[in-house]
Amino acid sequence: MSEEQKGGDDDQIPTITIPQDEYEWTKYGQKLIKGIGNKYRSYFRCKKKDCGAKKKVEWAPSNPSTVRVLYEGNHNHQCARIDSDEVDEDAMIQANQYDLATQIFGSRN
DNA sequence: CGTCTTTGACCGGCGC
DNA sequence: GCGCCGGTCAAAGACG
Repeated sequence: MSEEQKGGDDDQIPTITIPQDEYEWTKYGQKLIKGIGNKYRSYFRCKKKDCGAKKKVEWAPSNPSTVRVLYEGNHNHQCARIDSDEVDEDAMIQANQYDLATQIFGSRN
């Protein structure tokens, strides 16, 4: 029931909804990995130049709602807080662990 | 105009 | 030795 997921004739994978975090990411690749049950894996990299942090997102073609986010490396700068306030930095600052996100996020459409 | 995103192709490493 | 997979880069197109 999403604007993209129009129950029509295409069963392709539209722009999957990815849970945003406090950092900025740039998608630099997407591949279908069958080594893990035929899943889609997206590769994100920190926008910052001195930031060697990387992010990998994988989801099942049939379960675009179940997105597995893998954070790799650590940021060299402070969080790029995309929102305004909120967000417990104490618990979010740790960008070095894999997180299992299961929420829909209407990103850019 | 600038910026960002997407896709394809290429390469390296590893396994058998 | 060869094949396969994963991972990254580049370019083009589209949009604000």
